Amino acid sequence: MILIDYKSRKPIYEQIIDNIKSLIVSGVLQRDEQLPSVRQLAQELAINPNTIQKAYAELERQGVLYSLKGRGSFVGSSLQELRTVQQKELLGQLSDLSAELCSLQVPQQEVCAVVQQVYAEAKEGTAHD
Amino acid sequence: MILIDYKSRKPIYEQIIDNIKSLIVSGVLQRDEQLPSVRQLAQELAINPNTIQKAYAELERQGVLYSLKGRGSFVGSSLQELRTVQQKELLGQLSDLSAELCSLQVPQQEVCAVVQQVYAEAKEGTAHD
DNA sequence: TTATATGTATTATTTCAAATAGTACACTTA
DNA sequence: TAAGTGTACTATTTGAAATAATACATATAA
Repeated sequence: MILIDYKSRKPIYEQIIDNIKSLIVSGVLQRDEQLPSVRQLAQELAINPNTIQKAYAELERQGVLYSLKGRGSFVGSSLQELRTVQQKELLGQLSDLSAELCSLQVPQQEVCAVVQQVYAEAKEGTAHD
Repeated sequence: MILIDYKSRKPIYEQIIDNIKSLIVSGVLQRDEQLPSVRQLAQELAINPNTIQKAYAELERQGVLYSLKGRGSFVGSSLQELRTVQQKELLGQLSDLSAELCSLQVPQQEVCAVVQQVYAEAKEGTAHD
């Protein structure tokens, strides 16, 4: 469900944040659904509970989940809400990347060709769902 | 010439690497041109010479520069060579980013629209050169 | 009520990469 | 010869991340 790459430059708690967001955006976790407890997830991933707590606290700060003392932690964002946020974030990254490609003299049509190919391959892969 | 962001998550020596590559790709530094010495650049940027040495060593490993003991360090890559390498790297990033955008259900046409806008703005900015 | 689970908070310690500090040596050039 | 190069080496410092160990308030099921 959640995979940690210990060799990554990205801190573990950030990987957990990204991972949980992905699960929500992909529909695996739904609004108000309960998340694994801090201690349980820590045991599953074999990492320190404080690291999970740090990830959950940040997710709560972002409104992606909410926590009830004694009860547990729950998804606080709908698929659509979070997807919109993520989309804007990625489009911002795309804008930066496009500017770099432009300054490196990569033709616009070549950029769009890459995009098109990725989308075509994705469509190919999901054709038989 | 070279700017360091001390708040960045990216290590200083990596920022130096990226910075020098940019200077080559933008034509500021030309093939076989001499780079600032390890000690000189360290003084300019007010950082430790060992950090510069680490950046230079990595750049030499990548073939971007070459060093002659007692002489100095020099640009080892042509603008075209390095530009080609950089282009491939960025196109790889674009591929990854497109896949994410696709999985987030962002329409392909919207992606290309962003690309187009960035290119249009760049053209606008360089129209009066 | 009791026991167990939950979130939350706190302090101390460890770990590790990055950066610094200092020195030394071989080479080139003016 | 003197000053400037690259290069190598060891030691130390720094700071974020992660771990370790408790503690406390709350909720829930037995």
